[in-house]
Amino acid sequence: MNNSFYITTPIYYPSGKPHLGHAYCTLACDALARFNRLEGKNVLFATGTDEHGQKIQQKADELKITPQEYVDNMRKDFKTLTPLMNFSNDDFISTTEERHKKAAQEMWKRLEKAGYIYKSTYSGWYCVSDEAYFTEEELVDGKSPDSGNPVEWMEEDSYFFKLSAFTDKLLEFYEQNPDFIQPEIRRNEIISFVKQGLQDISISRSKFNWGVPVPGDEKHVMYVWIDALTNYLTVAGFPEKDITEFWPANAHVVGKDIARFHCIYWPAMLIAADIPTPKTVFVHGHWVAEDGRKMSKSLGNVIDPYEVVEQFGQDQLRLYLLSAITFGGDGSFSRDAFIAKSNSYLANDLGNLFQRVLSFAHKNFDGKIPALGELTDEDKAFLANFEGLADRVKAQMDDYKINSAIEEIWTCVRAANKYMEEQHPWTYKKEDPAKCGHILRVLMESFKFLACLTEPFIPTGAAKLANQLGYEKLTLADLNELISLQEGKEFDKPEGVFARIQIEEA
RNA sequence: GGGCUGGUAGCUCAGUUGGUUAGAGCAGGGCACUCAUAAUGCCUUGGUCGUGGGUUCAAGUCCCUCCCAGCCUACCA
Repeated sequence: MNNSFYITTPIYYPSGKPHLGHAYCTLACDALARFNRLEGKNVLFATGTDEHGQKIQQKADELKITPQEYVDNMRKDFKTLTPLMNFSNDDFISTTEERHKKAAQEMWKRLEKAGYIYKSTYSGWYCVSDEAYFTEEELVDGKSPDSGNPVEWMEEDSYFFKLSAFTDKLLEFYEQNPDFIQPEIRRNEIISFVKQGLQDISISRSKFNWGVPVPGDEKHVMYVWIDALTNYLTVAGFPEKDITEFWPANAHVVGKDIARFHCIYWPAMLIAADIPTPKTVFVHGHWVAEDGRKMSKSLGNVIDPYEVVEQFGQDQLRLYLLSAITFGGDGSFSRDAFIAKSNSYLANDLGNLFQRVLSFAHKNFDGKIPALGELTDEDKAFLANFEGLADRVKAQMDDYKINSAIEEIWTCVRAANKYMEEQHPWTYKKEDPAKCGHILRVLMESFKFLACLTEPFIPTGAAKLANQLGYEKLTLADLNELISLQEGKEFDKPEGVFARIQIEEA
């Protein structure tokens, strides 16, 4: 079996600053990528920017700079998401890179050779001010539905991809690969859409030139589809290298707004080019504001990830986004719920657990890991929670149930607090220090499971927790031995890892 | 118009192929404890499972009606 795992975010269109939606999508991929690394897999996790197109060219023109200068600048903003959120992406692809131009052109050639590309004319009602085409049905009183400005019938030479040839092939493909589109609701939507029959899509433009040139016809540049979607192959090494190490990708994680392109166009193109299809396109939902409305500047209800991280912390934001909603569904960002979750899960449950045990042990056992006595039935029952934890978390993660995975872990966090309470080691501090130490030691052994398995979700804090136990870095392999700490080994005096968020400010 | 989701305790949600007194977290109330970040543990309040029918020995869990919310219905990622 292949021991690699390849996961991607969409490549983001850098016509504005990155926002919560970008951060969220990459975050979900990051958690999945990190978990697979813990398993010891060879992971490739990629994100990037989609830098071609008329809009970019137009923005650059307005600023009187070249499109390349414009995207070079905008790309920097998107790259700041990685340190902000502590993302672990292995690659950051830009469509203006040379390696990508080669890949996109190779993709084009293969489609052309296979007979799925033809030249014709693209026509429709074009609104000059909107720079967009509309269909007959979309027009309002014969004018642009967006701006109300007049439209004119335009025709332009364009290359087309024979998507229409794939209606039945795709339906069969979905049938044979039930996990290709997740979750179920998106799968249903896509299938019912395809059942209506597919039309060919226009894949080149000649009105602007900021794009990958069409092989053999320099008057045309590729329109978004082939250019953008092929990025996933570029990262895997196409067409230069043997791509089989990471291709087919395990998952493309995308927002529901771009589900169709990934669930229909992309597999059709791959089938046409005789390239294996990715295993899964996972479609996630969107975050709306607390009032249930879309976040927008004019409503003033935008949640800015940069501000949240600065004010409350990176792990806090990560945990909230990953655990507050079912992965795949929509969510509303509630400030109160965010604070409640951060305090309850991080400060009270997990952070305080480590602090109460480790500071107690440090103070009373000379800063050394205390000795373990005979395991009692209670000890065994307690530790049994942790023995199967990695498998339970894995089962949820493999099924893209990120929030359920987190719940599995917190069930054990609560069990540890409960064990501490029931064993009340403080009562043995004087009369029976060995028993006191034994109890703390049992807890410390359980901690390595927690420090390890929380890492995909709250990497910064989890690393600190691991350090407190004396580990540089933990992987699932470190969890094979239930008892593995070294008696007598010194450990640092612990410091609180997750601070409580005070609720004074209104 | 057609299609897809969902409507379960104050809040956010779990509820496998229908089967004992419907669960969790948070919030609320009471108690306990002191190792800890006024943290933790225990107990507890709270639900006619959207509506009205039906199938069944048995339905939150299947079928039908209706109400409510959201989403999809192509080339502006």
